[in-house]
Amino acid sequence: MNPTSDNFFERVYIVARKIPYGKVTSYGAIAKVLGAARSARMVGWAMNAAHTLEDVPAHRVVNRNGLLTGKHHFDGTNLMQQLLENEGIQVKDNQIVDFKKVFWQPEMEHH
DNA sequence: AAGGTGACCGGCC
DNA sequence: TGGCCGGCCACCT
Repeated sequence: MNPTSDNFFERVYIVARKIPYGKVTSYGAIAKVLGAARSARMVGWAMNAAHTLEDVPAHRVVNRNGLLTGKHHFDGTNLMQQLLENEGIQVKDNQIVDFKKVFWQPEMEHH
């Protein structure tokens, strides 16, 4: 963790921790709710850095099409998929089945 | 110290 | 259907 990334990363983690069990969201959706719609790549980078943090469910973040684009960053070949399936989320060909139904829309922080 | 590289996305053709 | 581009920005040569 370095001083420049801390703030944004921490805000990413706050949102990510809210993703309900059995649901998923996207990098872009997190970026958007943080007011940085064009910084989805940074959300991906934040997930990468979050790997050591147990309380951030990085496996529940996929790309805009429900594709498991981050799977290679988990230990083993299929850990991300297995974690999702453990929550009742079906995955076929690296793709979330019924993506719209299990998609969780991050909410605006209002205050 | 400059340039390449992404766990991305929307627009465009 | 599929590919390319520009924007984004921290990291790594």
